Amino acid sequence: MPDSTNQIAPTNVRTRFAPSPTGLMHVGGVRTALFAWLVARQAKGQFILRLEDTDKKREVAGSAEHLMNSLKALNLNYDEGPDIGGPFGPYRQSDRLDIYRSWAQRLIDSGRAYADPYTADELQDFRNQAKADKQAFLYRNHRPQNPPVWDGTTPLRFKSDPHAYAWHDAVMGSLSSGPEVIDDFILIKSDGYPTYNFAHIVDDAEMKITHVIRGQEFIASQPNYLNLYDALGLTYPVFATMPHIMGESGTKKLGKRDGAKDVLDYIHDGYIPEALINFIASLGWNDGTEQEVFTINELVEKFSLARVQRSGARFDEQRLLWLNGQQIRLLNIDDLEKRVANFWPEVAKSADNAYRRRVLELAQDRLKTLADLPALTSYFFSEPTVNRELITTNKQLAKLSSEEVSQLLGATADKLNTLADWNPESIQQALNALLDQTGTKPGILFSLVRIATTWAPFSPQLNDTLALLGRELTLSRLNLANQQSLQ
RNA sequence: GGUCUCAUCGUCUAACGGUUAGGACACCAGGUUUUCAUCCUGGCAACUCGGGUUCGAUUCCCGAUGAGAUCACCA
Repeated sequence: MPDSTNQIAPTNVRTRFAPSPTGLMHVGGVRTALFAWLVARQAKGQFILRLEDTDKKREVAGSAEHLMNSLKALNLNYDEGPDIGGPFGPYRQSDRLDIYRSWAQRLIDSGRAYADPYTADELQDFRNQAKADKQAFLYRNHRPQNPPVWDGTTPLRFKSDPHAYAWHDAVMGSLSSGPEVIDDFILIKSDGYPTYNFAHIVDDAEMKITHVIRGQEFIASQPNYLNLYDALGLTYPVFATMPHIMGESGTKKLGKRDGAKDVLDYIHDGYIPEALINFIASLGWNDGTEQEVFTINELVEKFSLARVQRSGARFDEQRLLWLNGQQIRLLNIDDLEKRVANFWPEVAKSADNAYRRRVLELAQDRLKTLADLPALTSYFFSEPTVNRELITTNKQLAKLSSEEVSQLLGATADKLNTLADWNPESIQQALNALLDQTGTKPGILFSLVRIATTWAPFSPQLNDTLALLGRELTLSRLNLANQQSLQ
């Protein structure tokens, strides 16, 4: 059994992401792109984007742009691609028809390709017959004796040379198959466009791709590809097969039908690229340590195809949310400030920059997504709506009578009013003193003060919040809450 | 149905013949003389089953079961 001994150790690593523009980019596609990108960046090689738009019927307008925007939004920058060109272009398969034609001609000349003489109906009859005989359908069993000269109006088929293959896959390990899976597949369709099966091999060779990283759906076709590599006298690239990412139900390959959001949706919802990438990378990969949170650079440094999981993994949105919070906390404040530009609540847009920045510093620890910003900060910029349910449904505060609430708020206002300095330390001291003075538990007093000054379900540390809010606003809100508590 | 692949807590995973089977998310309970969705501590929770090989199997082999992929003029 031939092994993949003609597989070479690549010197200049070149990987590609080769999607077909037939829909939105979702996490499954992102992972394939990410891993190819990581392999290229780790080896200081090139990452190439190639659009496989050979099926004009299924093509969706705008999806090529969406694909490119998604990669850019995730900072998976490519070195060569349809919009930026490169030394091996064009990078759109529909612009490369002449190239496929000339490679096809080589196969015709060497007797390894022939015109398909059958009609669709005839072909269907062969299939039906095979099914009736309980046998797998193989086109090569019907290979015509004297095929007509190929004139480009009928499909061009590969004349296969079936035999068993064993090959190595960087993720899956040793793989093998028998000759029965190898068949005379179509190289060029009757519309003149090449099939994926043909075009990707031609392009990978022309573009000097060293690592073919793709989804599990291609593993069954791999022996056919090997047969074509052999017929073309090509050396094999490194193959790496990624298992699928499953939807939440865990039973199906993740797709649009599972309500899978595309990447740009996640970005719009306040997820940051670092989190998305960390999450997707760790969905089926780990470095063998107990590290969970990785920076992009750490990923580039530590990634290895050999450690990619061989079985499919489910998409767990809660883990992504957690990771997003972790990654947000890792950002320095200048960086965070740029990223939240479009997430500020309306009332914050006209606020003083320095003040807004200090609000952001406080909020950073609590953000799980950037979209949480308004809920977490709007009371810094405008008077919050009083919502007494926050008090009456609070399990600590519910026990207090309205008189007690009023007394506590009044005492707090009086105490804070006497402060000479208005800063987090002095405020904390004052509040602590107030605990002794009123004989109140921290959980009650601080909850009450927090709610009365923010009317938000959650907020940053109390003393920091009040310090930033300022004496005037703090006191006016305490007084307002006090009045309302007695109504 | 044929072919290929996979199989550890609910989920993502570590382990590469000997471990109280580790970590993380989620969940639960405490803590941080300051609330909370941050942070800290603790708890719950897994080797699909049956045969081998071995002094010893989650780990190696075989089988069963389950799951996924694929059998297009789609990629």
